Amino acid sequence: MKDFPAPPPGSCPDVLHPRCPSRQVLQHLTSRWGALVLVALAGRTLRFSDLRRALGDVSDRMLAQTLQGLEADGMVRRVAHDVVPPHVDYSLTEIGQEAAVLVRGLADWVERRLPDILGCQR
Amino acid sequence: MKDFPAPPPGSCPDVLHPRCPSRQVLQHLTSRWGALVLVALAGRTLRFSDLRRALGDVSDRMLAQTLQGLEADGMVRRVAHDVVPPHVDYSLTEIGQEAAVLVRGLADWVERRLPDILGCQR
DNA sequence: GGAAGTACGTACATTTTGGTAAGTATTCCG
DNA sequence: CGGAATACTTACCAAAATGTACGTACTTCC
Repeated sequence: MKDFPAPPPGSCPDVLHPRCPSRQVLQHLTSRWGALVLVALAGRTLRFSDLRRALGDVSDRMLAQTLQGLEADGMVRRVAHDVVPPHVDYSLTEIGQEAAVLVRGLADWVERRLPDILGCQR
Repeated sequence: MKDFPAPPPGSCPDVLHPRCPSRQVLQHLTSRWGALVLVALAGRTLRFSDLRRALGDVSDRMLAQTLQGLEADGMVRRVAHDVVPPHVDYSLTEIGQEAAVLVRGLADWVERRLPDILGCQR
């Protein structure tokens, strides 16, 4: 890997710059499960197992990992009720909702345009 | 992996359904290099090597693979001039431009909100 | 009583993604 | 003349993503 100069402090965020933190954040939001979690969580609160069922084919392990990543980025809020059996609620933060709107927008567009896209595919 | 029933023909596209083709298309658009290619190519035509430089740290191999994927999805147009040394131009199709607008929107939002996001990160 | 559900963590296996190096035919530049 | 640039491809290897299986400490339902 070529070594890129770190962006000078105070420079504008730019996803096209290899070392810009915005690139990593974008990757979290657009990661395989990250994007789907945002879509699934848009406008509602779900507990862990509901979320797993909503996504359909995600494994426990990946869902937990993805949620922790999004929580670390401040996109997802985790509320654990201290009971047995466990009960944990996941919802979007303020920022997470903003992101979710855009991701949903992309997902909606894909769904809407799917016939045309499939028609163009080679 | 659990086996999911294929979506009944005629059902609405739904990215949350594991077997829906829209999910794969979304993944192509949001893949690590796919999203960045759309951003880089938005509103302009670039040749292979310019694109590589625009992304900064992508390898020849991945860039070629990503471009072929996006071309197969009908997002990218490839125009090869038959000369030596090779000269190939890449640009977005009609559909690709629509996608790029949304991906750019997400990227722009991340760049704009980056300070807040970094401030929230744990 | 026995089975299933809950929200994970951990160890291990597999799959996917990504990088590196080399090769190509030719032109341009110093 | 020697070296760099061009747009890939292929073979090979490393790293990252993802899945599977198991364990947990209880509760609820049949």
